[in-house]
Amino acid sequence: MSTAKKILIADDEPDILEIIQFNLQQEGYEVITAKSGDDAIEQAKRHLPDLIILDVMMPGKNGIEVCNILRNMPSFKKTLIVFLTAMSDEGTQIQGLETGADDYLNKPIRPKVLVSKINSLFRRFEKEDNGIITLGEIAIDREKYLVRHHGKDITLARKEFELLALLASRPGKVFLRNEILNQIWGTEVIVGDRTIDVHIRKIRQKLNLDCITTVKGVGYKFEL
Amino acid sequence: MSTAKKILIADDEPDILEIIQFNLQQEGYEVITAKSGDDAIEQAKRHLPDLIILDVMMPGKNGIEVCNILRNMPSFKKTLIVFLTAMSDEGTQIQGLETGADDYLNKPIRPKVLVSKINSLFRRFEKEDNGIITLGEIAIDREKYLVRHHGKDITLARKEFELLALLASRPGKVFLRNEILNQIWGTEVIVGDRTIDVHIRKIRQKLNLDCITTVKGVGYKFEL
DNA sequence: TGCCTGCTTAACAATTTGATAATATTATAA
DNA sequence: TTATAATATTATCAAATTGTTAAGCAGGCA
Repeated sequence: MSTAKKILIADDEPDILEIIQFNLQQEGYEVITAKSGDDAIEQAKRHLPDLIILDVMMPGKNGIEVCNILRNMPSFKKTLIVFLTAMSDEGTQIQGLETGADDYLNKPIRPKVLVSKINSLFRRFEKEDNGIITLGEIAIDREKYLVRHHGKDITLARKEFELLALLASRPGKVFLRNEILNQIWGTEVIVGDRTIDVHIRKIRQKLNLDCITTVKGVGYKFEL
Repeated sequence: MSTAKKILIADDEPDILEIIQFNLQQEGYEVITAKSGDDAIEQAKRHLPDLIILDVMMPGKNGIEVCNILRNMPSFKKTLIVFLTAMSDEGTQIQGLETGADDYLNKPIRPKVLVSKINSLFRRFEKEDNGIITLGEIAIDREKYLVRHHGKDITLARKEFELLALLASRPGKVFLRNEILNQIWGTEVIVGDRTIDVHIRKIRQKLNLDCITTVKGVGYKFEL
């Protein structure tokens, strides 16, 4: 059961489509493409992507029009929308943001920039909503220090909570044991090998749910 | 609804100013803009806005300085102040909370998030209209320094009252011990480790009600 | 001054947490 | 299949954190 984020790209230039698609797939995203504005709306409705990249200049409906249409549908109120624009036109930027776009990408596209911008948008998005991460029946509220599962509040100890929050911050991503140690214990502190396991166990026990998967020889990942 | 709420926005980037202005005006707010820290202070004095959005990074006086200056003027003791920060620097967040900001907005700005955050800030403070916070059977009157529980008036000492009022201002939110120290004692004063505990105990005792929860290793939160 | 009140602190008790050791279990490659 | 490495489980203990109580101290006030 993969939790990879879905990204829809709409552009009429096949080359650009391919470049973006390739780079995002490398990052582990699931990519859907569309060749026109109407196609984009079609695909969006079908796949309900997490993020949509819209070229502003497209035959038929342009990106801004597509954005307007989508934003008026309840399913896409919270979807991240990013515009692709030529460097030149400044005016469009503002117009686009007014329409409810979340960010811009300028042509020509630099793959590294593209990828890091997309990644950071997702990161921000996850933190938002008042710091609540919601995944299926589980909600992790950083501010209230609370994990809710099926409407029931579950109290985790500090380390347990931090560990769960870390894993849940990127569902599907495998966290290496070292990575976990650095993030939660810091580089100074050194703890034994079995420490992580024990915390993982406690989380599993308290949540009473198999949402943390062991990847033997590598680490752990969170997924529903 | 008598008159529209006034919001002052200070940022040196015209684009951002315009985006925010547009979105807030759409929501029916009256918007004033300022292009620098000094300008912000100027406009604030003239228009006495209900809420001020300050970019942290500005030429001349930065947002934190402006906040400090305003907070020291009686007219702006109760004004809502929100910082705009680049998502990178976490350190500034903490510094900002110490200065007396009411919330944060992260760049890049997502208009929907901006608007809903502003709305919810106003909602939160309308609840404490007349300076009274009401939560279930508990009413906290900021002006009279009075707490009423089940119709009975309870007298809390100043520090106890401030502590309760702080926690109750955001039910459910966990306040870190440091956060509490900064909000109630300020950054200058340093008090011992057990001071907070003792006050918490007295509140619990006087209210005779389990509404303050300890989150070990983290802080305290208020909930019914 | 002497009393009261509120705030802080010290000292100790109570509690919770997190790390580890010891052991069992599982997955994987030979 | 078996040997082996990696992880799961469990119990235990030290350390960290908080709760409680009482005492000290400063300021306000009659």
